[in-house]
Amino acid sequence: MSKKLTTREEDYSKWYNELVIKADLAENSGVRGCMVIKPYGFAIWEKMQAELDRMFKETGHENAYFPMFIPKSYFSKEASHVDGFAKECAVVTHYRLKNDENGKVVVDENAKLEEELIVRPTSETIIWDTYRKWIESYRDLPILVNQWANVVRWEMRTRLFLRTTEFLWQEGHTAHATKQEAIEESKQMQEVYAEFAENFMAMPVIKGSKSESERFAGALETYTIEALMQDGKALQAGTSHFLGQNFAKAFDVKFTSKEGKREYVWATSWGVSTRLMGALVMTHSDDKGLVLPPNLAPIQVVIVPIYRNDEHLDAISEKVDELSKSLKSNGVSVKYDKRDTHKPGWKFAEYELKGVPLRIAMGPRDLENGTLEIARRDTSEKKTIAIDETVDYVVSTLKTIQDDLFVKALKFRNEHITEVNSFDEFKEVLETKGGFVSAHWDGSIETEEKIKDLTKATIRCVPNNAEIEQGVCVFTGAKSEKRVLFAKAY
RNA sequence: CGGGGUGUAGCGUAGCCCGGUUAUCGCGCCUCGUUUGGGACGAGGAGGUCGCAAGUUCGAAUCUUGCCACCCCGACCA
Repeated sequence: MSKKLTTREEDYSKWYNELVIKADLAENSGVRGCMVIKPYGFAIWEKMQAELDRMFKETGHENAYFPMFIPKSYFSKEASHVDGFAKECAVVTHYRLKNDENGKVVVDENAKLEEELIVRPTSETIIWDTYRKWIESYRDLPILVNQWANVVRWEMRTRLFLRTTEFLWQEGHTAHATKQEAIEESKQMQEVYAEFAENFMAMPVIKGSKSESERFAGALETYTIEALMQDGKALQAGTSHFLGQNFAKAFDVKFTSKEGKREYVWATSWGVSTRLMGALVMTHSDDKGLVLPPNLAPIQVVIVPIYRNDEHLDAISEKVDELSKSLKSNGVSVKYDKRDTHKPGWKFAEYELKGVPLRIAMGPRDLENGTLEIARRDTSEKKTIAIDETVDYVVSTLKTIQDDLFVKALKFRNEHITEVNSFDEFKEVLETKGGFVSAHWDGSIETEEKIKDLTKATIRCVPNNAEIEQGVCVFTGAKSEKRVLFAKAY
């Protein structure tokens, strides 16, 4: 039983509050849409980082770090890129403050920068300016670099997790000698993201390509993974761009080929952000709070003692310490919560809110019987098992939960992909059922735009696995060979 | 930047139309006691520039004006 989510932030607060709070910077500054990630929330991000980082390295990438400040002039070099980001940039104009005659802190007008600095909304420009200096020969290629960083985009409207003014992400920027190699790299990273989403987040995604109007500013092709939230809205969960030679030309990055010719480098960029945490929450959580997949849960098993006096507690703790040790040696993260400031019932509710996959309770009754009670967060199923079976049970059940969460989300997702063949049907499905609508489209930006105006639905992607099928555009009746996926999106 | 709305304790709120004791209630917090297998109960207690400023008035959370901030809907976007 999962709660029907809406678009209103307050409806998410029950889940989000465990992970994140809105930064209260607004008092005088007008800064909005920043978030403080709490330790428990950040622990999830760290787990995501660790897995992604491992996958990046397995595919041959290395990490590096580039400056947060980008000189304004860099932005004028790639026209479509600046069009895409110019309206949402934070600009640094001064480098010093001073006290005025009233003792108030003000900007020192004498400390004005010659050239303004842009707080990176993404790092293509500064990275390509650097790559120019790194690349001379085909022997210097490919460059396969990733950066973990924060970026700032001054969006007109923000939404916690999904679109905050500042957010954490990783951005990969690669340089290649051939077009083919760059395309393969961007497709490969789409696969990496999809694998991560499905295997670790237990979140099914559709792999596809963006339509021209949804493409990244400066890209020739944008590969995306699209997920579906429980409220029937789609969420772009990760993107990988084939940038062609646009940035190489803009930043004059050339190499000498084997044949001795000077050629422009081929580029890709790809990224996922803290938005994934929002996706994780909105995919699995229910009325009782978060539901975290075991592979990303900071605490996989919580143990709650039930006791009337110190003797009980000592006896329980002795058993628990032993159990924790063997769980940990099997790679399970365990928390033993023996605080006496909260009652067991309170703790049960607390860890359900936090989405801990398994909860063990051990009380006097169990001490006598050599048992314990174990409860699954995702199904609420409770069982009494023998203490010496526990490690096996936990290890196998964590796997089961991980799989079950994926299967459940996949079922929901698949039930919310609806094929339609008329525009009436199209509107009807969007309004009543939500989810993805699979429909023929004539391939024109105008049609896409009109459909968006009429229904608020956008083309999420042209699925990679879309079959060739003769049909007519659901809106204009013009010929079409492929169905594309439309949805209302975040 | 357009259209709507809101601002009272850490959080959520009543009171405002129709000005009048010490600003209401719940959660949370502190103390003591009884409790502890699903968010305990009782008693006591702390906590407030009623968004800010000016005005009207004997008297303003309440009326007037100005300002500020935030939220929702739209345009923009990962």
